[in-house]
Amino acid sequence: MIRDKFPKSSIHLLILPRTGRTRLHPFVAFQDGDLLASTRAEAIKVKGMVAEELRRMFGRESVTEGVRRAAIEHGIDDGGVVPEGRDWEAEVMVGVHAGPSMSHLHVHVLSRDRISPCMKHGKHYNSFNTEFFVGLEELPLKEEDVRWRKDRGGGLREDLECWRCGRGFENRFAKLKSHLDEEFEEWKKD
Amino acid sequence: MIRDKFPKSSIHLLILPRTGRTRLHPFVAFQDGDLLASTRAEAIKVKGMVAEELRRMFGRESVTEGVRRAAIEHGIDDGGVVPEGRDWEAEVMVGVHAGPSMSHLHVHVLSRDRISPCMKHGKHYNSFNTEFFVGLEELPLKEEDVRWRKDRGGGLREDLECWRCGRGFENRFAKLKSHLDEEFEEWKKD
DNA sequence: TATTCCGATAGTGAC
DNA sequence: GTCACTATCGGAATGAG
Repeated sequence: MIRDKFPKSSIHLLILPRTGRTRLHPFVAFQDGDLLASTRAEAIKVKGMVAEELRRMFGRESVTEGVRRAAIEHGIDDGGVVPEGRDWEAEVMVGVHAGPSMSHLHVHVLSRDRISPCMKHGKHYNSFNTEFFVGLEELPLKEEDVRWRKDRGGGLREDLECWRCGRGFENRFAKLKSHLDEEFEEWKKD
Repeated sequence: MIRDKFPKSSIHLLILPRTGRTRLHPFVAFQDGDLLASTRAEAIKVKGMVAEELRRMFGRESVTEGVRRAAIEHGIDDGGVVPEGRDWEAEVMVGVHAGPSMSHLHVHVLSRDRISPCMKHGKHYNSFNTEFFVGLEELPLKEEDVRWRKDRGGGLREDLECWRCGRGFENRFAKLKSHLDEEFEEWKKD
């Protein structure tokens, strides 16, 4: 597991599965059930780490975390049940690109926020927010799945759409970018 | 006569004819024979001024001027004939645009060099180096002249071509620009 | 669908 | 094709082992 050198979210890691066949397309490589199983096991761990890191980074601003923290700090007795706090794992994505450029097989593990100075154009954004991004849990792809044919990157030119509120931005990346800054502030408060 | 606020050559003046009908397209305005005649008279004067200014600015670098200057300074007697020196008027263009943007009727008077920090893109260049530029001496246009229909600026997208050596630059304005710098040095030596 | 640099292209708003 | 500003789009070079 390494940090992505050009992160596209506030947390963005890569899992590099230990296998001799790292140059295969991920859809193909993960047809190997053993590799898929071991990578999923690793992904569960990494996802947990990322969730904890998100809690550490943003928990103080989260309303849901605040309820939990208040229960702990003030010893509020609600039948002995301490609220769960925010489900940070739900904010973490794990998956591969339909047309990865790097030669080495890799799985992305990243938060949903898309806040990073390296998120510089629409293709960056769409590569994690369209069908170009395929969750590890969706592999292996069925033979007839259309995403086998997405490796030419056509979908990366789709209109931009905010992952949180669904608002459309056509091709106006700069506008999306500043909108994401606003959404980020709200997202942290969830 | 005023200086063009955004000159596209090392000398670039505008003649603003005194007429009540300054909002007409120049092709139409100069169908008025009197206006055309008086503007041509003015243009002859301005062209002469520009030529003298070019001589002052660049004459010292001109080989042709050098021959004349040598004859004068050294009193070389060539049958009493002093060489003419360079024909700077031949380096001055006088004309209008087929699709002018300014509302006020104006005639451009400028040197051929196209050397100016205000010459910033291909349309600037082509507006003086394609059929989009119509010499004052070509007016009035005959009824069937195709340039009546050039006022939509289509020709401004033509491939760029060096006015001096004819070399083509497709749409690579930056390349043309640095080439013009080189041509400028040679042109001054003529 | 690696980044980065440069430059061409496109829309806007102002004057 | 007025300018100036911003941003989008497009090609070319890049470089580790």
